[in-house]
Amino acid sequence: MTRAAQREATRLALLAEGRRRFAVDGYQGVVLAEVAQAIGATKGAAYHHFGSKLGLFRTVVAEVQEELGARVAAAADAQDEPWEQLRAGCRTFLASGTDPEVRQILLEDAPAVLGWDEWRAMDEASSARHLADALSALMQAGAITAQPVEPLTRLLSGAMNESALWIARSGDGATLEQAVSALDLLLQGLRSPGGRR
Amino acid sequence: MTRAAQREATRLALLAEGRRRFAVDGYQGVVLAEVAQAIGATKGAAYHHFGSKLGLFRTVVAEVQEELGARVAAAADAQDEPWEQLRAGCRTFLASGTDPEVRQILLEDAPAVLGWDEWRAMDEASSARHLADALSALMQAGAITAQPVEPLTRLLSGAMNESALWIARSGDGATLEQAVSALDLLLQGLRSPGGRR
DNA sequence: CCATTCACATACCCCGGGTATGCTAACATC
DNA sequence: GATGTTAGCATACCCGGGGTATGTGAATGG
Repeated sequence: MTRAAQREATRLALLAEGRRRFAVDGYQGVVLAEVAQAIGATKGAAYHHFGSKLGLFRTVVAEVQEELGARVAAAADAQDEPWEQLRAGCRTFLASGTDPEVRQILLEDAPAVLGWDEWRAMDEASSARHLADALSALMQAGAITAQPVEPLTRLLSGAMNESALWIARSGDGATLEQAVSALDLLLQGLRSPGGRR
Repeated sequence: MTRAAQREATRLALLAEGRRRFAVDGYQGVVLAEVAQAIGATKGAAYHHFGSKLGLFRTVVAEVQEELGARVAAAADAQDEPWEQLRAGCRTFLASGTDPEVRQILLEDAPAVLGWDEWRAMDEASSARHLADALSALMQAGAITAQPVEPLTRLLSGAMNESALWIARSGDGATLEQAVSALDLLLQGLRSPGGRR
């Protein structure tokens, strides 16, 4: 195997194993040497590729974050109406809290480990961006009351992050429906008085 | 000084110093030996009183949590109408994110350090409880649509936690008003069609 | 075919949470 | 008021694990 290919293989293996362990054991519970050993390498490889434990975690977070954003966007795009796109995206996000990777890595550890600022920047680059876009589109269309997008985005983003954790915890399927319908009510408050729909 | 008094004095000094440092340096940044040294004691005292670093943090969290809950409840009680009580409580909570102790200890570290389950239990015992009570009262009065209280509570609790961090970060005073008015809109969605007000 | 570099492995440092044990002054008991 | 006892720490130590400095051998390139 060529050297560049070997490098990439090791990198991907570390990433995959790290992702698995971060999801199961949480950031603090993961020990770098074991991650490396599990793929037949040592700490040296990990530090060579990612610089630090936090560096590996950061990369894992970006990966999971991006995948989640794509899933949410796909669910939204499957709908025609902007309002239904927003609802579908929210539902998908709420449901994905049951995914251990999303739950542990994104919702539990990421904000505290990366710090709120960096976490928010990464979140904005993926899922929160779709939310802000959807809200902007609805305002543009006159469907919801015109207002600053950012505070509203943060309110809804926080609401869904927390709810996703709540849903995931009580593995019940009914909780998802309850959260969705409660969120629906809240969203009704945004509807502009003269708006269509 | 009597022994019991000395014990309590040391305990309170550790608590106060720990609280100060947790707020400034974050949980990971605090080293227990330094906390003890700052009050003229050693690690031994800290472990004698709190059992572990996490034990001290847990106690600090409970303290800050309780104070915040009291502040929110006081702001709510200053209002007459149930709806205004809810709004006043929410506003006070959002504004208190600028308090470094609330921000760093409660909003950033507590969920990740204590784990979501324990954090939620503590949150429910203080601030989230007031929120749930206010919502229940409004439903009872027919002011908002009857529905399960818990999912709604978690949505709003999460929304406000996240927004409080957002407000605290961009120290701007205008952001608080933006968040409050956005939250107001969302709450409008809860109003029962036939309800008073 | 030789020099270089790159992708790691190995060995080591050291901070900091946790623990086991020692010490002393306060309390109880007679 | 002497004496055992305990409670409230201090001291000394352990050790896991993140980080680093250095070694090494195999692929690259000239």
